[in-house]
Amino acid sequence: MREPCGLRERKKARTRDAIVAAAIDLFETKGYDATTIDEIAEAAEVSPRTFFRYFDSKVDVLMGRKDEPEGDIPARLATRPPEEGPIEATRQVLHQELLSALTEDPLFVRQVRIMLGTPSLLAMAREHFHEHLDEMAADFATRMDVPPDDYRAHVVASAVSNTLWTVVARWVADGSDAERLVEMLDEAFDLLATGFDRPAATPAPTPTATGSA
Amino acid sequence: MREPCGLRERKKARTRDAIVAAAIDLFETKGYDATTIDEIAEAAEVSPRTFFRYFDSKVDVLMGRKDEPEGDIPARLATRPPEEGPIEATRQVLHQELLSALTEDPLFVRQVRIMLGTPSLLAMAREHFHEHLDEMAADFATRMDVPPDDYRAHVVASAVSNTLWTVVARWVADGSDAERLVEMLDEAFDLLATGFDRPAATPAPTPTATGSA
DNA sequence: CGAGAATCTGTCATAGACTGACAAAAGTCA
DNA sequence: TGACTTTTGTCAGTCTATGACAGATTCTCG
Repeated sequence: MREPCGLRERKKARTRDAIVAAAIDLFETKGYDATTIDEIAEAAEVSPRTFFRYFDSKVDVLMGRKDEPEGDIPARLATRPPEEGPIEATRQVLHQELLSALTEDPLFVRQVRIMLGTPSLLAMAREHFHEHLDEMAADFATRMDVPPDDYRAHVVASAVSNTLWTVVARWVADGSDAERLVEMLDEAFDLLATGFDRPAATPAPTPTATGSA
Repeated sequence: MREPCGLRERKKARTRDAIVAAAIDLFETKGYDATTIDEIAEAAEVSPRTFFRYFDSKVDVLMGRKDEPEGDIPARLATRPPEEGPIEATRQVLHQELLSALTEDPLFVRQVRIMLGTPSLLAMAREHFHEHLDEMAADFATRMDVPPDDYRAHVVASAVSNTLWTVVARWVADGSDAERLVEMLDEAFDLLATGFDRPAATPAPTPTATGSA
């Protein structure tokens, strides 16, 4: 599958890699905002116009990678037994192999680190994680026994997606190891599964203390 | 409170209002992306340079309003009894008066409608709802009995914030009335409070397949 | 009222992101 | 080698956004 047969193909792949490498390097040394496309192009030894033939925009160098593991989540969800709740199914999918793929990707952590250090990128990063929200919501709807397009399925899907991003962001910021990521994700998903208001949830506000912890 | 004493103040307010009105009108008629700042400036009868003296960017005309009700949430949370769980406390805050303020603002629905129709704005809209996340998380941490900066408090806060946005977006898209918004929000918050992996109502957390490896 | 300070505005010039058009260069194939 | 396709660079242009300067307006105080 990774067989760029012709000379042309190989050259294209090399150019693309050169642009990404040059961009990430520059982003890390002088910051994302302070890095211009002209500089990236010069460092990659292509013309600025060529940059836009490979990427639609500057953020695409960071977030436009097609090989990212999160994209598989909806497809993998379909393989889980329908009796599993949305949270448990997602947890199992992540455990299967996505988490390891994430932590083993050497570029991933560098990307997230750049995003965390660039306010203007945070919104887009979050949205990036939300890309397959509709597919996830469709899967969740059946697990929750609600109509296919019910807004509650969307609520759950966006909460799950958001949790994933929040946890990963914190994990990268902390610089913890792979085991810790699994641990944090499990704890967070436990919260999602069992609810945020441990004692209450009753219409009559019976403020039982938080003592259940 | 709304006393623009000096002539200068009033003129500034008028200019600002003119820019917002012209922008919203243009966004609705020809779309956000297709509307240039030059056009907004011309319609508002100011120079393009002046536009940037009132707003930092084009999106600021839509999302940079300082009088938006959501900003009060963290402050209002502080007034809720600490025994209330994060979800119940937020629900009460919203019920108090924020929801009515939201539905009664004539510009709000138009703004959200423009955002929903402009993909490039969706990410920013979401982020806009996330603006006071850290404050919310700090409040939630005490209610959850975890350290002040625990990532789990952030997970809950972002889930709540995200739920609010998801529900409001769906509500605007559906064109429902104010009662329906309260109803949807209550249902969604019930989900958050009791957990996502509960098919019907299982108070005792019976970990279905949590026999994880 | 009038002078001076502070503020607001328009014009000009500029940087950076991004796009279309066209021609030169390189790869492909007969 | 020569026709054909793809990739690339150059050029010109639009749009967003910002800094600098000068003129006009408003405010303040004597």
